Amino acid sequence: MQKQPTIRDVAAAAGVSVAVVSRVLNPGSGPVAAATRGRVSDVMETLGYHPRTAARELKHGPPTTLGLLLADVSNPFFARLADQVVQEAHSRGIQVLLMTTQEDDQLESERLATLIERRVSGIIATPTGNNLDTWKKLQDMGTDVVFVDRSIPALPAVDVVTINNTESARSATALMAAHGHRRIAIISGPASSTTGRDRIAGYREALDAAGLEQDELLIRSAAFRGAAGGDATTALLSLEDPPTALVVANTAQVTAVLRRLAHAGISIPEELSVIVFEDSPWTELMTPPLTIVRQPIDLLARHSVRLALSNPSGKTSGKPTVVRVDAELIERSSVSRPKPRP
Amino acid sequence: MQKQPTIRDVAAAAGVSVAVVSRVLNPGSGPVAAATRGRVSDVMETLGYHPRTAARELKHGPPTTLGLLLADVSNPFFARLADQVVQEAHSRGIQVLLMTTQEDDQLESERLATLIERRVSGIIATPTGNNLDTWKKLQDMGTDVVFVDRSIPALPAVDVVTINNTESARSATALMAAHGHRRIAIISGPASSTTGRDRIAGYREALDAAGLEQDELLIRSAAFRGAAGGDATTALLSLEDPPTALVVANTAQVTAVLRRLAHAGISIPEELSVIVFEDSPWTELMTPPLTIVRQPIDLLARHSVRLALSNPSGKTSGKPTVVRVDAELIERSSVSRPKPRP
DNA sequence: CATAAAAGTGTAACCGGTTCCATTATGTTT
DNA sequence: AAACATAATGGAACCGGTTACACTTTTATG
Repeated sequence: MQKQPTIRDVAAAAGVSVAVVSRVLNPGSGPVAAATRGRVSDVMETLGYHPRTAARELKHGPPTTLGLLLADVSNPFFARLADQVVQEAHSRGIQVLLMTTQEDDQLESERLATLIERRVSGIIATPTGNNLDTWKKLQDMGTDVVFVDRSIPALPAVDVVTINNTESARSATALMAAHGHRRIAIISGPASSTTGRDRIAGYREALDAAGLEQDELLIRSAAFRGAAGGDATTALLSLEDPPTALVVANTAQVTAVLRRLAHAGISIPEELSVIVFEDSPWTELMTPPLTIVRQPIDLLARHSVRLALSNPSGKTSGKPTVVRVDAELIERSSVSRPKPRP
Repeated sequence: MQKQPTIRDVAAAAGVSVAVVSRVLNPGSGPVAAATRGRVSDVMETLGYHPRTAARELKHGPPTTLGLLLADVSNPFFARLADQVVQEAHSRGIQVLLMTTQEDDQLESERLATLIERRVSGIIATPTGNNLDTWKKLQDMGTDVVFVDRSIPALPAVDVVTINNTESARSATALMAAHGHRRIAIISGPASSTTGRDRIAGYREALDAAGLEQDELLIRSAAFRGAAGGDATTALLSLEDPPTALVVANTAQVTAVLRRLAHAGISIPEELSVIVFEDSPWTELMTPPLTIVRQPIDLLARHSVRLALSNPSGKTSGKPTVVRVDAELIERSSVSRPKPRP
C-alpha cells in the first residue's frame, strides 16, 4: 500500500507549478505548451497519478453524480430500469449512486439525507409518497429531481416520467371485454400510489366503454411488497360469482398471483384469462405464453436521465416536465373467450 | 435555488468557532458543553445545514463508498446480488456506486479509472478477466477488492466469494445420472471464465463417478451475452445422438435456451430432462416446474460486503480470503427417466 | 485555598484540487 | 525595431470540512 501522489507531487516532478498541471488535467481551462503538456502527462503516467474526485468537487460541485433511489432492485422492472439508467448515465460520463427504500418512508428519508450531503446533481426516484419537505428542500438546493414510474400529486413541481397507466390498463381491460368477458377483475398497486389509481381509472373507463357493470369486489389493491397479491387472488377466486378474466396491473405481484393460480389448479385461459404488467422473457415461456403489457423501460430510463441532468444548476424553467410514454399490449395466448356459464 | 450554508455560517450564527461545530457534527471528536451543542444543533436545523461529504472526505477519505461493478443488472442474478449488496452496505452506513461492464474489458477499464479517482474504499466486482494491471494498482492503493461469482486465476491475491461451482454442477449432473441418463449435455459459461471451467469440471467428475463416457460434443460453452445459448441448444438437438438430459449452467442464457426448446417443440421432461442454474420465482411457475440450482445470493452479498470493508486501510493480512458457499439443488419436475430409445 | 487536572473553546493549518491574476516569454504588426 | 497582442507559467487564495495545539474556564484534589 503506497500513498497516492498529489497534484503537487506531479508539479514538482515535472518542474512546473500546480496550475499548469491542473490545466493539463482540464483541457480548455487555459493554455499549456505542447512540450510541457507532454512532460506533465509523462510524469503523471510514471507516478500513477489520478486526481481525486472529492477534491475536484469541492470547488464547484460538477454534475458528476446522480442518485438513483428505487424501491428495490430484485424486482425485474426496477432492475432493468437501473441497468438502463446506469448505461445512459455512463454514456454521459455520469456516475450512479444506487439506493433502495424497500417502500419504507423512514429508509427513504435516510437515503435522501445522504443524497443531500453528497450534493448529487440529480435524483431519479420511485418515491414512497412521503417526505414531502425533503423533496422540496432538495429542489430548493438546485437538485434536479425526477420521479419515475410514479409521482406525488402533492408535489406538482417535480418532473415526472411514467408510462400512460390509465391507457395501458384501459386497453388491457378492453381486450378482455372484446373477448366477451363480463366479469373482469384487476389487481393493482396500492390505492395510495398514482400507478394504482391511474390503472384502476383506466380499468373503469374500459368497463364503461364496454357497457359493463362495475363491481368493487373485482377491484383489488395489493401492496407492492409482501404476499398481498396471492391473497387478493384467493379472495377473487372464492367470490360467489368469480371473474373470468384478470388483469394483474401490479408488476411486483405478478409471480405471487400466478403461483396462487397454479396452486389453485386454475387453467389459463380456459378458466381464467390473464394479462400481466410484466415484460420479462419468462412470460413467453409459460404455458400458455402470457399476454402482457410491455413497459418501455429504456425510454423511461433515457428520459429520466435526460431530465435529471438537464438543469445543470438552478432551474429557471417555470413548469415541470411530464413525460408519458406508451406501453404496448403484446397479445399471446393467455386470453380467450370465457367458457359459457352453466 | 438557494446556496447552501457552510460550517462557517453555522459557527457565526451560533456564535461559536467552526471547531465547535465540527465537534457537534462528529460526536466523540472532542468535548462540547451540552448547552453549546444544543444551540449549535438548533442553528443547523434552522439554517438547514448539511455537511458536504466531498469536503469531509478530503481530509481522510473514510470508508463511506463502495464500488459495485457488475456485468449488467438486467440479469436477475446480478440484480438480486445488487439488491442485497446495497441493503447490506446501507445497514453499515455505506453507499454504493453501481457500474456495469457489459462484459467488455474496455468499459471495465473506464469504470475502474473512475473508481480510482473516487478513491472508493472497496470494490465488489464480477471481473471480465482482463485489466490485470489496474486491479493490481487498485490493491496497491489500499482498495479492498473482492471478486464475486467469478475470479481471475492470474490474480491470486484478490479476495473471492463464489458458490462452489464444481460441486453444484457435479450434483446436478449426478442427479441426471441417477435418473438413468447416459447422454447428459451441459451448457456453461465461456471457457475463459472460472465459473464456466469449474462447472464443466464438476460435470466431468460426475460422469466419471457414474462411469459414463465423456462426449465433447455434449459440452457447450456459451458467452454470457448474446444468443449463444439458443445456438448451443439447437446444435445439441441436431446431434446424431442427441442428449436426453441438459444442465444449463449459464444463468444468463437460461431463458434463451428454454425459448429455443419451446420453439423446437421439445417436451420437458419427456424428451429432455432439464436442470437450470437460476432461482427466479418463475422457474416454479413453468410447466413443468423446473429443477434448479439455487445460488445463495444473500450469502454472496453479505460476505462480499464484509470483505470489501474489512481492511479499513492497508491490508496487513498475508493471504487473501476465499469464501465458497454451497448452492442448493432444488428438485421439482423437469427431470425424469429417459424414455427408452427405439 | 492553592494548584493540578479536565473540560470547553478558538486559531490556523491542512486535505488536494481549481482558478484568478500577475508576470514573463513569444510572436505579430507596421 | 518599437509597440502590442497573445501564449505560457507561477503564486496564492479558495472550496468546506477536520484537527493539532494553544488558551481559558471549571472542577477536582490535597
